[in-house]
Amino acid sequence: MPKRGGSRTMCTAMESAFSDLDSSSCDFSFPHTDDEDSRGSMHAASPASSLASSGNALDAGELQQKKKRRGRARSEAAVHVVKKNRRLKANDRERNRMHNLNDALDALRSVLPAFPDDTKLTKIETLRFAHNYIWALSETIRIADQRGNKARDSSAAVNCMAEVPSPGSDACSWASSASSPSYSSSNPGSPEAMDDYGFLQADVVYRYHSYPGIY
DNA sequence: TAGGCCATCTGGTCCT
DNA sequence: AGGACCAGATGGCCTA
Repeated sequence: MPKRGGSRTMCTAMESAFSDLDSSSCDFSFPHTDDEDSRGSMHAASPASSLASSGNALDAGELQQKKKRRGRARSEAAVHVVKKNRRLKANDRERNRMHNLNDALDALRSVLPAFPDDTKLTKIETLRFAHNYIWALSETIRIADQRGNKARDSSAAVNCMAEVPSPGSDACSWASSASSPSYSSSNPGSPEAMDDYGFLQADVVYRYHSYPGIY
């Protein structure tokens, strides 16, 4: 399986390089800065004040209008800042949410049977393989249960190994001793589990790869 | 260079 | 109102 691309954007890379900086410092979607806001309002204010101070005769109504406009500009700037902050917070939450999702996917990957040569499963592969794996486990359990029942009914599970050729496995005793198998508490994909249930694992992996479904 | 995968941003919608 | 969730858009990285 080819190694896949996909790495962090320049922005994120810079964020991690300067992790002490607020993420907002890497936000390019708001080129209109607070600084500009204040400057803008300053500029908006300056003509009126210069006019007033220069002694030009502005009637009271006009001044009132200018004050209103200035006030509106200020409140609009404030609303803009509030909106911007809200957006940045939402971006942050969304980022965390996606990180949690990725952590969960990593956890899922870690319990799926892995193949040494394989690179990391993609997200979609992880979900599909997990689906297949669950199906394979279910199938194996179902068949093992059937065998267990058969063995109990005949009260002679002695020939079990001949029925299930699996060198070095304890599948026979496992299948005949209980109607449902006991499972290793270890990680299903771990070497211990493979040792405990070599046959089971081989069977599961076989089914896992011969899944008849759409995937 | 095209295509696949990924991280992130964004606006909309739903829920508490 | 604020947070969670979702889907579309965008741009970067990597491989064939």
